[in-house]
Amino acid sequence: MIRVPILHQPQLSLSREDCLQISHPNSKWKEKECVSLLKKCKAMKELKKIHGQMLKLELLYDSFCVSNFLATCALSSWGDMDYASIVFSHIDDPGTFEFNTMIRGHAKSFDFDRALKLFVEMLERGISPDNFTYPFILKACANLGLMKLGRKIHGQVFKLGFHDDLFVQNSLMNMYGRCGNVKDSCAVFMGIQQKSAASWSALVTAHANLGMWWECLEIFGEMMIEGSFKAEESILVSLVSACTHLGALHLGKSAHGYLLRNLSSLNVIVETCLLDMYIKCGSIENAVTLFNNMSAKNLLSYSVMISGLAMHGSGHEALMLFSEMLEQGIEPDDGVYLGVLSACRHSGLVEEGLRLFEKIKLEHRIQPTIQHYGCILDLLGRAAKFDEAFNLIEEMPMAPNVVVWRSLLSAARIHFNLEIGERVARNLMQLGSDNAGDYVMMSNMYARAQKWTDAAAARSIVADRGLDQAAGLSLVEARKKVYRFVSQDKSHCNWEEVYEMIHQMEWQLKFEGYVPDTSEVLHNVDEEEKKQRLKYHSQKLALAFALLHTPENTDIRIVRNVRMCRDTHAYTKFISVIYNRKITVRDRNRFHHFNDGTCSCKDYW
DNA sequence: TTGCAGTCAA
Repeated sequence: MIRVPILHQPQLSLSREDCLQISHPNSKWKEKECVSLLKKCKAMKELKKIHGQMLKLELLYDSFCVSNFLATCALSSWGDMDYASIVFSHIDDPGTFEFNTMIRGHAKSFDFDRALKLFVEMLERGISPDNFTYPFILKACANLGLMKLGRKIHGQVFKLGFHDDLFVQNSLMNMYGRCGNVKDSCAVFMGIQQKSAASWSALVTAHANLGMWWECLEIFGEMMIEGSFKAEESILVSLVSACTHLGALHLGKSAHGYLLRNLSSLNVIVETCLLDMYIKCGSIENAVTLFNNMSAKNLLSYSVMISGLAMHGSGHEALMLFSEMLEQGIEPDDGVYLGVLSACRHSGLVEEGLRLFEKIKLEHRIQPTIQHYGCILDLLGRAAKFDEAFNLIEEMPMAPNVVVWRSLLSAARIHFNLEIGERVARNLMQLGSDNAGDYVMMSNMYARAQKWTDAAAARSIVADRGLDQAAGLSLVEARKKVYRFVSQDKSHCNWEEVYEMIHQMEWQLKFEGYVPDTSEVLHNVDEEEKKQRLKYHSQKLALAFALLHTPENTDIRIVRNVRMCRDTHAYTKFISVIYNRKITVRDRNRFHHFNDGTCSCKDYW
């Protein structure tokens, strides 16, 4: 980096005594003048002029003026840390304030290493840190992920008696939280006497970082019960984000209303966050309305909207929006192309997908990532174009991963192509997939082709390696609250009522011709036991609960953490007819809109 | 004369 030379540097070698001798008798007046000039300063150019004037007015050894100068130079948005560093190096006897200023300046410009080095220098020179020093240092630790050091500093904070300072406590919470240590973050939180909005915010962020969305909502609820806080923008954005992950549409809507009532205008980030919430909570209509009314749209807003339309199966609309984005002169990146390709993928637009894939490389000179290849391979597999798919794998600049093979395995299953399935399976096994679902899929394929030995072999891999299917979780919103269900769940206070509902549903389903499909149940148990496990599947419990606790004729929205299995997919189709409800299920990959016995995914997912 | 959290996708 280019170092800005200090003005009239040779003159700085004047000794302190020289300066004191020539010092103006009315120095207090000059100090005031100098500080007021610094306050008005708006650019480095002006600041350098002031530096020159300070020299003329013999203020370069006035510690008050120099400290103010340093703070302006290091902390202003237009400031210059290199210039500040030179000024700092000329201070004979820097104290806590000067060190704090420099550490803060470095932390502000994301140079956390230098911030920490300066802290070490401070300690070596015997200058005591104060309660202002620690927040910056802890911020540096948080950003560098240095929890061990952070913990040491926590000890130092205790020794020096700053552990009661609210800012230090919040910074400690944030440090632990950012380092993924929720437990210690909570421990600090519990010890805070007078919690501030930032304390709550740090607690939410700590949980959000680990994807503990459910806990985020609970914390927000507790914060509201304490009552002394007005929810502010940043914490509401975290709340909206938690709603997005949990599919809590009503709560998300309330947050949107709250934001509109309490802020004069919403910025692009907040609006994009809300946009994502509406999309992921299944309300594409609300998302479209919000998007059309956004005051400003950036690459990310378009990107979110395009992949949103893709997830909901509106491929053509997504591509139209992409053209609009290009017309607006917004340069696409690899992320937005991922949305565009997944739009083709979810809607089966093979030709369009291949054309756009070429465009990425040629027109925009973007190097496709493995995810882009994954989209195209899925698209080809779905269209049973297996030769093209294998050719593309050959051409890929990177080795295919399990995700790529898995999508082809799924395609082989759909087209009942055992030869392709076996070929893909060999590759998956070679990569040592630890996904139980892969082996179930393989085993089912072998079983279908009556290759019993191979079918058993695939299953025994699961047992030998101790793999298990991810614990299925279903979330459903009713009565403005989110309810969570796991398989065989009896943790809810009115679980008996839900189980009773399941019996009723089952009876009607049988009448309509539903037969449980146990082929994707992994457990090594007999058929009856498998049926029993399917019966109280988390999604079925959530459906029963929603049917009981939401008004008739309203839509039901469910969020899943794993891909939907075939049995629940068929089950939900039947339920949509029998109870005349529109049911939206968000699984790991996409949305399924069930209505009148059919699903928007057209049974490919 | 100084401080904490601070946001949107795969």
